[in-house]
Amino acid sequence: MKSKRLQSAKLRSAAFKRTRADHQVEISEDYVELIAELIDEKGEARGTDIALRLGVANATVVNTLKRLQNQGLVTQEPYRAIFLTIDGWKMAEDGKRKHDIVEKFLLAIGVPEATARIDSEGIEHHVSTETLKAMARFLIRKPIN
Amino acid sequence: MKSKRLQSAKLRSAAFKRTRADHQVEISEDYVELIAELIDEKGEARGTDIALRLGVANATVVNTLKRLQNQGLVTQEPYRAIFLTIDGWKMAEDGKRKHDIVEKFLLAIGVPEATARIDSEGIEHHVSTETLKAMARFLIRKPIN
DNA sequence: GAAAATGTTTAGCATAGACTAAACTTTATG
DNA sequence: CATAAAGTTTAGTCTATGCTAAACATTTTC
Repeated sequence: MKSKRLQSAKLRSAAFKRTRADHQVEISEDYVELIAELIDEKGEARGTDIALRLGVANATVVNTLKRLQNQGLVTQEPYRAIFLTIDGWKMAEDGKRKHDIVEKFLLAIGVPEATARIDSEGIEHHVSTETLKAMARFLIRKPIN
Repeated sequence: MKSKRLQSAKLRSAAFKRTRADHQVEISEDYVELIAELIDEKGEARGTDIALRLGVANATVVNTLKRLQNQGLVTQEPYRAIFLTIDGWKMAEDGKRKHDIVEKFLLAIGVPEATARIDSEGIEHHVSTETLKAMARFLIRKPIN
């Protein structure tokens, strides 16, 4: 019991650090996934659409896109549409894959559809590869449809 | 298919807003849970211990505790130990309950112990009551030990 | 093709969380 | 009990994200 406590204490610091650092990664992932969706749906991603869908101001989108550009996830020219780099596409696809597995998994264990969609958005960013694998295994054994 | 897309677009804005707002709530919950643990373990919670376990500077703890005090979650006197208010205890217990269910659930679907502990820290803050219920139901049907 | 509408960017500001360094208070030790 | 060690707080700074208002660019419309 005591050793588990100590171990838990050690892990907590790491987990908390991850919480803080992950927040930016989460936002990057959300933006990149949305940009990929917009390109899919409309053929291009514009700042206004991002602002609209994310419920933030245009200026915020401009700021965040600058960061994403510095991180090598998107490319853009002034007053032009936004494109994803190879890395950006990778991140978007990875996110979508995670998202799909988590959402299907939640549905499979009996979470209502609307809730599954909302919760999977939040959980998506916090599941490790191992947990994702476990969820995928579960889905194979007990497929949803 | 298209209606699902539209629905998803509408939900996204809400989910994203939640992501931003939740980040502060997450930190509050992490602090409050840790304070409860420290009181349990050592009889009292001191700033240094919080800083140490969370891996942040003392000054950060002071700042955050001010916010928690304004939110009515903790009480403190200068140079004295930190106490939780009724609301603080409620939040701590709620968090622990969530955490336990999520962790046990991850173990039950085959996630390795260390990973379950880490992932449950992250996921804990993003599961709705409904998802938690679904996890609890699953555990009842298929208990861990 | 000029004026209006739409979209994008810049500028300036606010808040939260983090940090270091220095000051101050409490506790422990010789 | 005075001084050293440990713990706590304050002050000042940084970065990230958000906002509004205003300037600027592009597109549409008449």
